[in-house]
Amino acid sequence: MSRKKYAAAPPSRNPAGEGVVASGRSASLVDVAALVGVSVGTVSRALSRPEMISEVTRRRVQQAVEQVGYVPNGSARAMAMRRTMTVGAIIPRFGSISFATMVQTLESALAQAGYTLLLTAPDRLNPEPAKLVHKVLSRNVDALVLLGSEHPPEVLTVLAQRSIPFVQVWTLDGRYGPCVGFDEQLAAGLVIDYLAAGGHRRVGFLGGYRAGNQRAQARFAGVTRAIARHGLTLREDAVLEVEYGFREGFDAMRRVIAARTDVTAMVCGNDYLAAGALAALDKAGIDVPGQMSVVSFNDNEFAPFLHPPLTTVHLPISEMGSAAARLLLTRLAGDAGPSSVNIPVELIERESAGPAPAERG
Amino acid sequence: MSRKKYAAAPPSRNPAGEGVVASGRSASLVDVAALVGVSVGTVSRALSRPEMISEVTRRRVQQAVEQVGYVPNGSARAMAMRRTMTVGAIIPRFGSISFATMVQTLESALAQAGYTLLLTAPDRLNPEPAKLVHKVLSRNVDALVLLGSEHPPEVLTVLAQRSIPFVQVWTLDGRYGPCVGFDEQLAAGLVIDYLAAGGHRRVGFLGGYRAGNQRAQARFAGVTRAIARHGLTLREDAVLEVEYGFREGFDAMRRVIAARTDVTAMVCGNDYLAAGALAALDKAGIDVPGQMSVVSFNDNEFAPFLHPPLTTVHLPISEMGSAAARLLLTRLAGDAGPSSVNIPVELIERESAGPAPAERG
DNA sequence: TTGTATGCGTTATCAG
DNA sequence: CTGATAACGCATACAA
Repeated sequence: MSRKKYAAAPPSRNPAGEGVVASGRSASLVDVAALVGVSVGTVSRALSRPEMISEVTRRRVQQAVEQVGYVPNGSARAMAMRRTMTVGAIIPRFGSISFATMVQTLESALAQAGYTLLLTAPDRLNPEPAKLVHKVLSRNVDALVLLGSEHPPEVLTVLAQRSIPFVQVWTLDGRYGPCVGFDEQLAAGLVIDYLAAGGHRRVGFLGGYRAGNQRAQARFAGVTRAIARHGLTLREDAVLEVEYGFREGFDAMRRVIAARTDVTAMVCGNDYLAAGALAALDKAGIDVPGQMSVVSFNDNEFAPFLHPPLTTVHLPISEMGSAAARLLLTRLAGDAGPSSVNIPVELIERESAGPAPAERG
Repeated sequence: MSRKKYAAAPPSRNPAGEGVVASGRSASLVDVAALVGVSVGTVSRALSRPEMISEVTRRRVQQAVEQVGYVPNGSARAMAMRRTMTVGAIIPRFGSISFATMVQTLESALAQAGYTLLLTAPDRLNPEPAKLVHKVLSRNVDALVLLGSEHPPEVLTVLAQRSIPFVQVWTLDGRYGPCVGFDEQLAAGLVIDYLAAGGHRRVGFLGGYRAGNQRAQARFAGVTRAIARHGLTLREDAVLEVEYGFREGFDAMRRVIAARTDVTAMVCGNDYLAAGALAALDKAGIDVPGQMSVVSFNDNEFAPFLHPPLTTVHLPISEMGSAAARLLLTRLAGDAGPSSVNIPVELIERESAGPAPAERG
């Protein structure tokens, strides 16, 4: 009976067994089974639970698999198993280049555990958060990584409802679930402490747009707070808000120079901005740090290679990525694990900053 | 009959209709149908072909959908429709940071057409190409993007066999299928032409490891060829092969300096290396371009902001990304389109290069 | 306009 | 160890 059934199939089913070329469809378990002369169940097991299958059958299956070029169908498998081994990542502003480092470490850490990363960025034109989550969920991801902290609570609650494991990255706001990030307040404190110790009294700040960007907000807030603590002054005519980027930093610094403010130090929101700022100062013939100190938050790895090398708070992004992956994997394994991971930051002093001019010589 | 059938389901099926929380499973079409009192087919159509459904039914379905928090199951949909709206990307050395720009533009261009990008990097420990393709194919991607040109023919033939649309990016080798890339030979020519015109006679080259990296190979080959054409000399003691990266460029340039070669210009394989090299020259007190010119291939966007601003061949990576996306989309639409896209490159002269020292006033 | 029924390719359960 | 078969959730051709 069964034998006959399989024997009857071929006409539309790649009868020659000559790989996928012969038929329009690509080979499935049925084809392999037919070729070997066993049932689909046996083939399935031979592939995913070899120990349950006799040596000979297993070998014949193996051979048939290669002969027809069988590749398992993930969708079918997902339906049957109710899991996809896929982790979705929602990445606002992928452009914020440092995210790339994150994604990279995430991808490799997850891959080691057999998971694949599914990237999604909000539609720039139509960034409806609810839509986005639905879109991702409809791909049947087993878990989710939320990059950045501006995901609306609405999104988080949906995830909680469906009890989908998730982790927020680049934030320490653990109200809605596990998170991993830096203490931006502390980082800002380190920067300002350093400037204050150097005798700086009046500083400027060149940061990213704060609207809708909690990271930028946190950095700015941390800086203003630390400045208040030390009794320094944040000069309003040297506070700028721009896109993160080399060119933007360059242009912004030019404006600051043109405004002839009396600050002795500029704090930059990230190293792209700082690189641009340094270039602008260089071009204007302003000595760094002789006339102006520059310090920055370091999202990337090129601070040592700028001119002069940039003093930064180092934020180890790849460590954040692997921490996130670990957190996610323990949760996928059903364990609880920590709900919040604070990646330590560190001030690294380089030649772009020094004592305030008034104090010199 | 039918009514009764649906009515019978609830006990195990989220009877309260209180969203996904009530039952263990998440809501499916069946749940929505039961709630509205129509068949699953109707619900399916109401969602994906609204014009086929009466105004009232549609509205009631819509409401039920929200009530139970229904999210379509992509795997099931994929099985039924035989497509996933997913494009796979195979990305060797994701670390080669400039790839990130590519991925970004790809993602957004594909997203606009409703496609999602599935990232895959070869397993560093076990980079078996065949395995990798199988892994990606088993996710049922509709198409594939191959980043870099070191994908073995074996991989390409598998794709051809299964007639899966694909495009190779960052290569002009169109032997196996459509591709989009830069003419690295030409780019190298531009650089050397420029140096030759400036009177340079002896140059060095600081590039990426060539083994298994055709991009690095092409750049080196192009440089040596152009050098021969102009009758210049490539000083062997100033030819280095390292990882692409800031630090690597820095260290390598230090070695060149220590070796006291007599080159008047260094050609760098990419701008990360060049940035490191510039920093090393700066630290060593060697004037650029007074004593040494530096030129580079520009994979990124920071060349203008280094010190001094770096003269480069500009390789517009994001254009390459969008070109790749366009190529893929036309193919997914069934059209033929071009099989090879050559993204134009351009030399951009900046202050890191000038006439050879011997020629100066 | 709506209902019904089948198929998509696997896995898992339950018999042999 | 192996075979048969029922899910899995959705789209769609065919009926009504």
